[in-house]
Amino acid sequence: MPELPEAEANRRRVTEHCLNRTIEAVRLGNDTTHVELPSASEREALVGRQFTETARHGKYIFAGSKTGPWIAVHLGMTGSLRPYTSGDAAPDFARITFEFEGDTRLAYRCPRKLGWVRPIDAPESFVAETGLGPDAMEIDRARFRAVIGATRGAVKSALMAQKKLAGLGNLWSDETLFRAGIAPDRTASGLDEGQLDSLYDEMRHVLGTLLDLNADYSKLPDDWLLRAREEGVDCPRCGGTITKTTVGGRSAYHCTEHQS
DNA sequence: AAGATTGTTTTCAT
DNA sequence: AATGAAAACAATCT
Repeated sequence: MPELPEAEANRRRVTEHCLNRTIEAVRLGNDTTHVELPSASEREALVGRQFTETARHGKYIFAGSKTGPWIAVHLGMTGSLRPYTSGDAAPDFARITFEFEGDTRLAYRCPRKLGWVRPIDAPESFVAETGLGPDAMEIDRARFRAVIGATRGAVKSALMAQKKLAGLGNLWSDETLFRAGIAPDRTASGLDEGQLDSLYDEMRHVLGTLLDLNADYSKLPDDWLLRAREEGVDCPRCGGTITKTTVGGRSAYHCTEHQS
């Protein structure tokens, strides 16, 4: 699930339940294979401290404080951050769990183990070192035009390149192109200014809608591509047909009628 | 039961 | 040199 809106929904949960509470323990799950986790000393450094703020850049989530250590979380394909209370059953697939004063706990779940948790100095330096592009909801129109318009490859690949633009993945890049009427395999540098502007506007609409819904897919309108993400299905917006192709090594869905 | 799956990183090629 | 495409990674679901 996790692209920008889903990451933001996870961040909001942490903000709501886990801030300004003293961390009493940091526990590792049984299976931590291929998941980077803080070392024992790094976990110990968190005990007795509090998270006082959270942040997010693209798909990356951060929790920390002005003076203390920060943690960065990437959800991979199937990860989630789940606050719960000690009376509840512990979530399955928990790789690391933070226990706060009172009965609040926070589990980092990752069934398919493609995500990670890592201690970092600060969000800003992490973003810089990783080379992430501007957050998709923060980038301004001129910068978006310049970044995407300069890419020689497929426009879908450009939208998903985190070092150009941070936050879009497979689902919402397809949805953005669907609304903008542009085929996913179009060369990005071949788009005119009107098309780049349309992409920018539709990206903001797609992400903004999902942020408003807290990434609850069940509340999305019926005319979204997500509802018709299947080869051969009728296009929910025009009478055309949805087709599945591969762009940049990933499955891409688009309408052959109104996207070109 | 083979094949696809929202993620990134590394490697290879142009 | 840099950019872009392809493969690898894990486990679950259809």
